[in-house]
Amino acid sequence: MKKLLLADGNSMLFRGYYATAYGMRMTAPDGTPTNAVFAFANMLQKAIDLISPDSILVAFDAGKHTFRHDIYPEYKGGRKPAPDDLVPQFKLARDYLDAFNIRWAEMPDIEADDLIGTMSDNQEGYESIILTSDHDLLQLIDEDTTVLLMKKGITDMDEMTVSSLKDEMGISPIQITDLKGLMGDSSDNYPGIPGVGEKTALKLLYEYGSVENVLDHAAEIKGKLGEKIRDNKESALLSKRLATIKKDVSLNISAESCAFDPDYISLTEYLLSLGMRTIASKYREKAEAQRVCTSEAIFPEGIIDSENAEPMRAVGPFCPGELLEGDCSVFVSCSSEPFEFSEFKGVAVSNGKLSAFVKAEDLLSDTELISYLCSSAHRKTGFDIKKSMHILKARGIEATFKDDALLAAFIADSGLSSPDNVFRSFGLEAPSFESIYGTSSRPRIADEREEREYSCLMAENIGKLFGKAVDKLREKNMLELYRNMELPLTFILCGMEEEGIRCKEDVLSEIAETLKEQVSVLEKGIYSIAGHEFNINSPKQLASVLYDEMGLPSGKKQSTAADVLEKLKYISPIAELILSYRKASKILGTYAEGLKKFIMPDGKIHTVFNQCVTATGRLSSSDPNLQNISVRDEQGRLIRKAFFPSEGNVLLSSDYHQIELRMLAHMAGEKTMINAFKNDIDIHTQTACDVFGIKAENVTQEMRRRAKTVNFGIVYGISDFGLSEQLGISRREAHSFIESYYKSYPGIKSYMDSVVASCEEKGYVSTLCGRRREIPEIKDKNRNVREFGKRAAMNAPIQGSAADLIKIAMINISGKLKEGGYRSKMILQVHDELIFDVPGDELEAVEKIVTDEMTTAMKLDVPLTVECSAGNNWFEAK
DNA sequence: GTTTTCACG
DNA sequence: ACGTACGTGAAAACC
Repeated sequence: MKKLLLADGNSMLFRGYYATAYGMRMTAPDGTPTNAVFAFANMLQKAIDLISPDSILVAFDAGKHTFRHDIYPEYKGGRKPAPDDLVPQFKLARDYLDAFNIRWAEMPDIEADDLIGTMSDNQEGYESIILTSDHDLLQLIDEDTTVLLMKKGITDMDEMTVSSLKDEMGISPIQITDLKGLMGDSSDNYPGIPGVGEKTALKLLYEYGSVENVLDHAAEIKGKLGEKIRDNKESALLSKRLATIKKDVSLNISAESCAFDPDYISLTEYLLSLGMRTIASKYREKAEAQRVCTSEAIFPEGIIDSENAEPMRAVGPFCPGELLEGDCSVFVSCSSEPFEFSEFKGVAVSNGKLSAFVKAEDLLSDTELISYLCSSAHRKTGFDIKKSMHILKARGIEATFKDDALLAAFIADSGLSSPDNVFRSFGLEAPSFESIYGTSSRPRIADEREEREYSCLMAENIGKLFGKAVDKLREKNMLELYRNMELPLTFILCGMEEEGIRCKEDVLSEIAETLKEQVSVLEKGIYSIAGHEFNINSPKQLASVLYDEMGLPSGKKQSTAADVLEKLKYISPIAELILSYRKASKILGTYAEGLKKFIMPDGKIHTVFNQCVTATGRLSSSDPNLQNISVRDEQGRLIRKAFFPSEGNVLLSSDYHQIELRMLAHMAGEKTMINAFKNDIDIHTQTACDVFGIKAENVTQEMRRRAKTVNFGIVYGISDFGLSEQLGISRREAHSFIESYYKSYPGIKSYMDSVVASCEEKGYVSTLCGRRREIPEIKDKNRNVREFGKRAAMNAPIQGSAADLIKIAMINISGKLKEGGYRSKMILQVHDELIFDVPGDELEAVEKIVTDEMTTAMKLDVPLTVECSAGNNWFEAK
């Protein structure tokens, strides 16, 4: 069971104040007294050390008129006001908690006791520990609730349970209210029964059990005591009511949302600002450790119902200065079309209480906002920060961000289809950019107010989204993945995109000319066989020509896909022509011509590496996609000659060898396969030996090819049908291949079975770094969908862990290059391959760094090998 | 906007 | 009886 610490803020401050007021005079540099906060901090830390809570909520009293005043106007009457030098410390204590990132709560006209009572009673899966000096709260004790009762001093506390209460006072928790009903409470100013103090009250309770029973038997109680009781029945019942803590305040705080996630950095800074050097130094080590990887910038919580609290939205062209003093979420407003800088509308900033929007045309005049955006002293949470940094950079603003709400949300749930739906799937209403500004083809004029409201709302949403995403990440144990892998990687990718890769247009044009000729020759050939002209690019027209007009055999579906044509080429030469035509026109359209559009004025192509697309954890590349530049096709491969290094540099390419198979061998713990890798044996030949039961020297090329296909198939979550299609063999044969594969590698079989079983149970699979892929399909009622789910479950951990691996390598390489002051730049990633732009004199050193970091990025049971190659263009570097 | 095809890992 | 390898993005056709 998790532990929820509920601290009674007011009681702690009063106790802290009186325990230290006479002994020490402590003040902050500005003269504000701090003794109570000092004591408060010590008490809280002591409690934290004592019980190691999972969640913490500190409750404060707020407002003067509680429901108890309604039933008893004199409630807490005649109380002396809080001492002058305590009053300012109520605020300091809240600031202290904010700095610590501990949640606190107060509600108008509700006492802290009732907040605590409600919290302690309604948290499934949590036991509550209440920190207070107020004996009243002992009534909340039960099997799931204990009270840490502060004794004399500030760090002396007793853990009270049902049995220790019985031992010390001889009563049960619920009798605390009866006790108070009988004896009253002088500090809260209600009487109970006059003349009855603790001793008498306990004696009565010991005999009668409750106030009601005492009153029922009042007649039999003799003497002056009996008389007093009989005269003050009403008072006793009222006092009991006043002492009874409510457990049903309408309070919408979950224990999860109070998860204890200390921010030692800001805590230390805050303590120093109060001049509490000694306590601050106690946290120094923890703060240093956190400085490397911390990243939360959640809104200050603690205002009850902060979700529905409407922040103020500033008007006027510039950002108010008070917003630029702390942490903010930042919305860089821009159309979703990539690199349409002209669609940049402005920047909105919000801290959850106040928001502001500065239009693009005013931005450069708002120097305070600009220096805020560029300062690394403040935590700024953005949404798609890589894009935001590009947009601002294009305007000369080198903005810094500490967090990315989109990235956090996506990592928390990679099932999120597109960035547009992210807010909605986290329960936030967010209008689309297009609904305000229209599309580029149908623009819409947004008035200033509309623009401001929208942008501020988005900034506010970004803050909320990030908070929710972090909660989810924490719950799934994925905070580290986000902080230490994905977030650092964003900045690296940002640099890679900005750097870009040089591309020569004339090389592309040359290739295009050759291809155009080929295409037109092939067209003519196809038309002459078909007997007429038609659009070969139209699968519909093509199918009609092939199957209806020419009568070629087809399956039920008249497919014109390559694998089908591959079979038809033995029947009609048109199939081969079509395949050649398709190949040539693909290279022409997508690469030779298509890439030209992306060459920018600097002579480079700047691809976008998307971190929030794939279900497995891989990157994807777009605008243009540089991860699918032809390489298998000899002619297509020439496209790579257009990609050049910088002046005087070479392109260095470094790729992992059979990374997914190695990952599979490691994750499955398959001994035979691991040994093959350890001994550097050709894995496909080895597989052929194992599957066909022969010696290595007897393995033919064809057998090796088949074994290789099976190995790939295994990684994809093999099916006999798929394998038979791929190898052009019968399903029977394919089936027996798979059988003997599993027999040879029982570790693989049992691993795959266990992955599927665990996915069926949990609904998701995980990579080595804890990245998750939810696979709801695995429980689908449709068998095909379910089978797909199983294959995805088998593939995702392998593909995803390989993605984890190269991401780690990228981070480490980037660090080494920076550290060593190298001019070399990492510029591309192609799943198992990294491309660098390297000055000739750095080649040797960088090749070593890259190889070392790639091979040691993870410690696996199989060795990792990489192959490096350098050249004057991408074609040569391969 | 969706479908088909094909480029990559 | 059915329809199947895993993960992407771009171009073109088609509706």
